[in-house]
Amino acid sequence: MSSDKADIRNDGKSTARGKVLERRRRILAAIRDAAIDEFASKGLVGASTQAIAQRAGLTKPQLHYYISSKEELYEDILVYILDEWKEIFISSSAGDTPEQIIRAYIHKKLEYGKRNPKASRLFTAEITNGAPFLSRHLAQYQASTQEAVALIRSWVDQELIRPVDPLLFQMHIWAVTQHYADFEVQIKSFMQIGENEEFDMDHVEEEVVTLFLRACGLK
Amino acid sequence: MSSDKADIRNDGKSTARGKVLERRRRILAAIRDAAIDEFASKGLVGASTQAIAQRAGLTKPQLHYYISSKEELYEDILVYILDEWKEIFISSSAGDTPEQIIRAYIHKKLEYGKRNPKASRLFTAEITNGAPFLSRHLAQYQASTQEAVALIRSWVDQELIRPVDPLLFQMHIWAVTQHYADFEVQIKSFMQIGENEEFDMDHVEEEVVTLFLRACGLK
DNA sequence: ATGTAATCAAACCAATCGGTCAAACTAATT
DNA sequence: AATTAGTTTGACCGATTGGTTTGATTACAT
Repeated sequence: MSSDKADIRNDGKSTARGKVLERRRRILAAIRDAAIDEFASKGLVGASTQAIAQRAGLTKPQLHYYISSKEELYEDILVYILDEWKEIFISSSAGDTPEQIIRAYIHKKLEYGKRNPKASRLFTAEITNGAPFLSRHLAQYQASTQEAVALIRSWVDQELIRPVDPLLFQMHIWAVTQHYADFEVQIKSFMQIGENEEFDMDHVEEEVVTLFLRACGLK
Repeated sequence: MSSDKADIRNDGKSTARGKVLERRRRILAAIRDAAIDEFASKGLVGASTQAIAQRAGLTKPQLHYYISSKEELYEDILVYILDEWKEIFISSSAGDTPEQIIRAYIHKKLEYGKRNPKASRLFTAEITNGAPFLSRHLAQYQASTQEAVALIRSWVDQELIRPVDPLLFQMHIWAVTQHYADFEVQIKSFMQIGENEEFDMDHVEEEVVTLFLRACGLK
């Protein structure tokens, strides 16, 4: 595996140095992917560095050459996920009308959960455990949240939508969309869908959109 | 501790036998409570029988005298929680009108989450991990689910509410209410509420009720 | 070719894990 | 008082954990 010598863009440094850095970058990415898998399915305590190393195609001492400790790797990954999420918030850049913005938010959130179920569940696990590692970083969240709150409040003030509690409204969308990423097993059980079948995500999205549009009088 | 000799209802057996059984019952309950705490905060793999024993006021060999293995204890607890939940489903016994029934369901679900946050999170953790231990028991769920689906569908057919997908509608209520039990940390961060402050649960309940009543045209 | 710095792996460490066992202890029955 | 059944304990087991060490190996610049 990985014996292909893909050509590497020279990033200003010498080609040799570039190769070294590129290699290091790839290894760190492999470690991150492996760790997300392992942490998501076993939890922080249950995950073993041995298993993470193996998944990443490394030996244990080799892994510890690149990371300093299991806890630090765990926290790094959580922050990495949190960073990705800051771009999915309700924001006026997603369209002009409240309906467009709400539709876009729901779509982006469902899309992320579908594409990154492991990361999604890892985040949920950390939060339900009281966010012992993430609590320090959650403050970053608040900026995006407050922005969204202000936006929704302005809709209410302009009477573009029926009155809702902006914070809770946003949180409820978050809850429902997150649910589809985290509770796949329960959902399939509810829907009586087999292990390898998929449920109709387009229908789900339309139903979720309808729920929240009706809730603010847009449908 | 526990040196109080509480009088025990004679359950048909001799008083001595009754005391022995009562004692055993108390110990098993203590183990269950301790295990819910430990499993909820550390997960199945992370939890140690040592710690469970200590929380229950027992030694480790003493704990193993009452239970057979960690895994079995874990599964027993999950089934115990699942049993409690089967009574919280949407059901026509909760009132006459759709509005009354929906209000009652939301109220019961929020109430349970508030009173049993640990159990609630333990269930969520198991489900997000793919329900390796609970999947066999999830079938019991389906009966209650199908009952609720039939009820909601009848509302739609009678044109008592606007058309909704009965299964998804029910699941969305589940998702939002469950969210308040599981994501307390995130919610408090969103709301900028301190560690020991509480958020206004009455306001939350009213907002959740409004969300779903509007969604089916009842408000 | 040679020296140097980065990278790797076998063996190893103390600590903890779930679980067991035989011996001791307690309490009800005879 | 003697017997018995039920309960508790300290010591212990093999397995696994996160992490280290030491010495070999590699890749690069000169």
